Amino acid sequence: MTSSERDKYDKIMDLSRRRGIFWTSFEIYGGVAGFYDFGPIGVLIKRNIVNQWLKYFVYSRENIVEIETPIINPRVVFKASGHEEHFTDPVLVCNKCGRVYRADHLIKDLLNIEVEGWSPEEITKLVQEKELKCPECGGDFAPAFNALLLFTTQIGPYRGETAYLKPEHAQGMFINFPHLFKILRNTLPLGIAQVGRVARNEISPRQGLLRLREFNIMEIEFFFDPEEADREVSRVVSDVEDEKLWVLTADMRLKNIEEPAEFTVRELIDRKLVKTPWLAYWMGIGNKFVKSLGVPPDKIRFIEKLPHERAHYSAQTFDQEVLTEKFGWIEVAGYAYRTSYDIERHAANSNADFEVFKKFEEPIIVKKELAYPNPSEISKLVGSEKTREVLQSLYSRKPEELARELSEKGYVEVQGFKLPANCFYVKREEEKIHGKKFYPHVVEPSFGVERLIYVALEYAYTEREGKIVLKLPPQLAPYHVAVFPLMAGNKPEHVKMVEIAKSIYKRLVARGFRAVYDDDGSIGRRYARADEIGIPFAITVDHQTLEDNTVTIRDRDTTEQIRIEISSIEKYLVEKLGLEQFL
RNA sequence: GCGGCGGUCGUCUAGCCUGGACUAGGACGCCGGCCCUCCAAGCCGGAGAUCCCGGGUUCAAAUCCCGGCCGCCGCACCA
Repeated sequence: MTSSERDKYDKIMDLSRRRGIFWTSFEIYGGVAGFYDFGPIGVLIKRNIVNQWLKYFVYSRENIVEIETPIINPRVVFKASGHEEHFTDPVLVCNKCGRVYRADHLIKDLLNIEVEGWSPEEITKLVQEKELKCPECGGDFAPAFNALLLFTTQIGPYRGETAYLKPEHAQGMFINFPHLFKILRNTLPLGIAQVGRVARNEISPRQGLLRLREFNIMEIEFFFDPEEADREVSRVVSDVEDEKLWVLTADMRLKNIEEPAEFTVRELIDRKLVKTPWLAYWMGIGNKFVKSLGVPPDKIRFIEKLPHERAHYSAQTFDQEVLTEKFGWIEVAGYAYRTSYDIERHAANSNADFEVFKKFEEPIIVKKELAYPNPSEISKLVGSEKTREVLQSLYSRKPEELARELSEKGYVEVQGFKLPANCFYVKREEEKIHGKKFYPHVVEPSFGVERLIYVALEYAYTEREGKIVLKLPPQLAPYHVAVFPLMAGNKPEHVKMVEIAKSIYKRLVARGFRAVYDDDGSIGRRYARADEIGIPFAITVDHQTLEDNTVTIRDRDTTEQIRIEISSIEKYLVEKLGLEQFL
């Protein structure tokens, strides 16, 4: 098989191993599925992708802050979030044939006993007591266990508290919302970002970097007031309102339409295709961000999840997908409208106050009627021995409610007695209401870093005359520039070239450029090595340099060279690398 | 997890069916040296593989058998 016939995926995996981008972890012990090590070049590319994301999603937005929270979380967090409930299947495995059963389903079918919520130990005990065998082969069952996609650990070295490794960052932001809301002086909207590692104990990880057991997520939980969303979005939407996205909505899917249509962010909002305009806003930012990684716009699409495909917390979800050669369309991000689901859950499970106070422009004046029991009249009507009981029952109800019943029916019914108006003191008053409390809603854009690395590599991968050229966007390249002496021999002019090249290299590094120096092998070989890892520019010190202080700068993508003064190298690079511009 | 296919220097591969001369061969890459005025040049030398791991059959296993691990494909799973 020649190199051009092997598929791009294999070639990228080869390149990645060979040049130190990434490779299977624990290789010397045979490897473990779902884990990858990142090498010297890989960590640089990865960091650049993260930095690019921070630029687009955090640093250039108002009211978005970044935090870091632990990977190890006490169990209560994922109880409150619903993960434990939705992520745990008690499983029975047959020792003889290896078949796997959902324990609760099997026991319900065979013994008609409901064991939902039982611990694995209790299930195991029941299986032993009832001598339950595998219905397929009659074999014995191994002890039951919970098939969790959450990794389990303990806090404390022995007899510790059960804990989980987080499978997403979201809970870290939700938990911290009350605190951060105060730190940021009670302002909505408020976006909380987090970048870092998460872990999911996938049943069967595959497909290289696409399905990992430990990986990095870049996520924002964006808290906002649903009633103010239109107004607040209109203040910032100019950044993205004309951004064109390819979108396939759930409605279109239900009509068996398979091809997405092009919408601007503005159209998604105006045509109410999104349940909150913030969803469209972040999708617009996300579209720009993924394009900046080198993916053409027509290779990016947003697919709305159908109701039954959505997670339990989501009112509307779009997946952002990128077309790859190897795997077809792959999900690189999800945009979920989580409403107030999560913070209401945490509010219910803790004593923290997640509600936000919203002041009205003008206080609202509410006219109220209040009815208070008149004990002496009630006593006359119900008799002295019943008075106490009736009064207690009336005091447990709100005065407003009593007034309402009284005005609607003409009496208040309690313990079989119908109490007329004269049994109550009725009071009319005006109340000024200055505002209200509410749970903010949340929109969550969430990106998988490793998937983006794969996508960026696939779009960057090209070959020229049988050699690999990684055409990464300059901002993702592991190095900005390589510096070479044309010759590195022992002749005096060669020694001089090495000296000048090294000084240029040192100066560039000192000025904050990521640069490499290389004098090993022929000049052509060094260009080829630089091309392979996507270094956009190569500076060569040659004989002419010794005469007039100029060097050549070679462009990775065209191999064309121009000659410039040593003193103007920095200016040239800043301009060509696009380092002065943001978005 | 189930089924199918696969795993030999860093990479690609020869050998496996038909066990023995395999001390596992080659190419590319890598390392050292020489030589070189710009795109993987040339010459000389070198390192690099307990043939994925474990067990079995055999006088003898890279080669045959069993189990495991890892990968690819399909199914299932994917809050």
